[in-house]
Amino acid sequence: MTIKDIQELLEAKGVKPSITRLKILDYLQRHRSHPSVDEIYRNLVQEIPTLSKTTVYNSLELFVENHLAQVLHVGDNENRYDADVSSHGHFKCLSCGKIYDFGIDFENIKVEGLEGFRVYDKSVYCQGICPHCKVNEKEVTNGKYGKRRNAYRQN
Amino acid sequence: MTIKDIQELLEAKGVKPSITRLKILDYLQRHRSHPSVDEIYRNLVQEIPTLSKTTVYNSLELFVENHLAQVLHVGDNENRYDADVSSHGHFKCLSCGKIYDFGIDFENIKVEGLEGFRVYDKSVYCQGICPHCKVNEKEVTNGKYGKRRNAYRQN
DNA sequence: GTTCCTGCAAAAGCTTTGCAGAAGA
DNA sequence: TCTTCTGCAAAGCTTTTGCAGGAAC
Repeated sequence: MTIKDIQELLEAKGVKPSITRLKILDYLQRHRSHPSVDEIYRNLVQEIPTLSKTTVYNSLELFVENHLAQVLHVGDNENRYDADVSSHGHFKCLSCGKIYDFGIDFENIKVEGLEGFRVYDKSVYCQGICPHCKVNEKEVTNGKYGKRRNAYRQN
Repeated sequence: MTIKDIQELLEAKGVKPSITRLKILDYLQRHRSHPSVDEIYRNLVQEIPTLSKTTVYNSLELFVENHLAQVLHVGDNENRYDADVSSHGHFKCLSCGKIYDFGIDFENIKVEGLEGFRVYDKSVYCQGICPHCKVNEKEVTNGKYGKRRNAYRQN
């Protein structure tokens, strides 16, 4: 996708294509690793020295509102952004932390108890171990588990 | 579920049933509104004046590790907890903010691209408008939308 | 006595807000 | 000029960490 395409995409969604927004959306399009605000900022500030995080926040919020991106809540207390707004699921590897996309047939998910609800969007999120980490497997190195509190051992 | 049941549940999962943990798990069992740490704290501190938020965090973490509760990331930059660890989906109403449970047939969700992955858990999350808010409908009052930035209007 | 639990205070980290200057039409 | 965009600094919140006193066994 060229810069010209990004510009047209922004305009098509009613978002003014400032250079900052162009660059942020371009970054999102090129880096499908579901970057955080901080990652986007750290990379783009090298090219746009006056960039501020506030602007990154503002732009991403605008993108989400206008369906140019979606926000993921993957439980690191940090939002992740994805320029792919089509329906797909996300998988987080508990070992390496990487987030993978996967295809999913949303239409055929059978749901019970949402009668009368207006559903705007559905998302599916999985956790586990990715094939790469399975190979090098020793143990889950994620510091989030077994950190401070120990389970009670009955005797 | 009586306190005695809660105690046995904790012991069965290898978690020492201290009075604090009992009360926190009891609260979670009784309030299926997916409370936040702060909500749990504010309610229980009235009964246990010396309670600290740290302890609430610690206990909930212990519960999650030992499958006594699950943590939800519903995008308020705040963790929510659910004592129902069975497979079910969550729906957030964008108008009132309430989170609803719904049934879902996880086994039959067709997924493509997770071959070779070890999947520990799947979750489904939807957003929209609940029946109650649909009735009183005017507009989505959620302050998160249209807050600070305006979309570009082409002329 | 040893281990585990609890909690205060402080730190850390992400996100939002206020306000003002800059840019664009 | 008027509106919109940008960004610094500060504030707001949730969560984590260090450390120590206390409870349990």
